[in-house]
Amino acid sequence: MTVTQGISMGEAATATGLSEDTLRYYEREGLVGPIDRDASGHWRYADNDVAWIGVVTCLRDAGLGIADLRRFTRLLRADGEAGERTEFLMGRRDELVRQAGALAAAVKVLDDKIAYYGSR
Amino acid sequence: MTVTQGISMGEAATATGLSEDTLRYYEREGLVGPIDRDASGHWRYADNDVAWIGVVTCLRDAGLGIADLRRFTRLLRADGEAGERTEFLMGRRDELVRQAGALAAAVKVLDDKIAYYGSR
DNA sequence: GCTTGACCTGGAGCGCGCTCCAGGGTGTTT
DNA sequence: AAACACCCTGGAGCGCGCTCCAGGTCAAGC
Repeated sequence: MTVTQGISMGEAATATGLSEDTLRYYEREGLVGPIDRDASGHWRYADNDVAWIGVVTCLRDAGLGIADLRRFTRLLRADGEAGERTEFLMGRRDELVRQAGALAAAVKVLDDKIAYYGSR
Repeated sequence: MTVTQGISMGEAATATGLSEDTLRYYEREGLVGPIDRDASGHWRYADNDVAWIGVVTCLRDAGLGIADLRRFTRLLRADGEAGERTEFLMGRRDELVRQAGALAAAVKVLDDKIAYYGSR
């Protein structure tokens, strides 16, 4: 019997909802920590790798770019300097809140148009 | 004296905050209604053109794509069929609300990280 | 008449975030 | 041993939303 831990590429793709190509891309780009390999060079995703990918995709869905996500990963995993980390996190947070404002404004525009056309 | 109405390209760029290239691109792509030209082929933006561009940039800032914006313009300016128009507007609205949810989730993630690191 | 400057057109180029593919290896099944 | 499924690497390609550029026109100022 083989003693492998974690899940395979295909299983990780299913678990995260990402494509295998995207998972590979994310590792190349440093968005996920270094992931274990088995004897033949295949990836083995541990539970916390999968969890981390969940965090990353959540932030990505909110519009963060690859460079931001890479920095996020570096600062939180490799334990960067605390000041830089907090500053970065708060900066991104502010940006998202700003984005939420833009979103609300757009919803209002659509609501206005809907109301305008709806009342005729 | 020349009798021109509206504002020039450069003035429109200043007024809207977009580059001249972007304004030209938006017209090519049909995101703004057809805009008047003067005798020598230069654009003359009327007040409502500028206002419309404001609406378009608002929606764009919320993440709508060019194809959506084109359709939006077509449906609202060229008076498309009412059913299609309302359906489209509501569909986009729903999507933006969904986006707002993703944004809120991401803000929560960042808040959690900030709290975690802040308390050490 | 000549320069200057704002503007025009058509088309190429770019950064992002994937996505696809060729060519090859490994490990289980039959 | 042959077939198959699964995975690997490196690199090219793609759609989007601009952005830049060459080459030219037109109106005003000197």
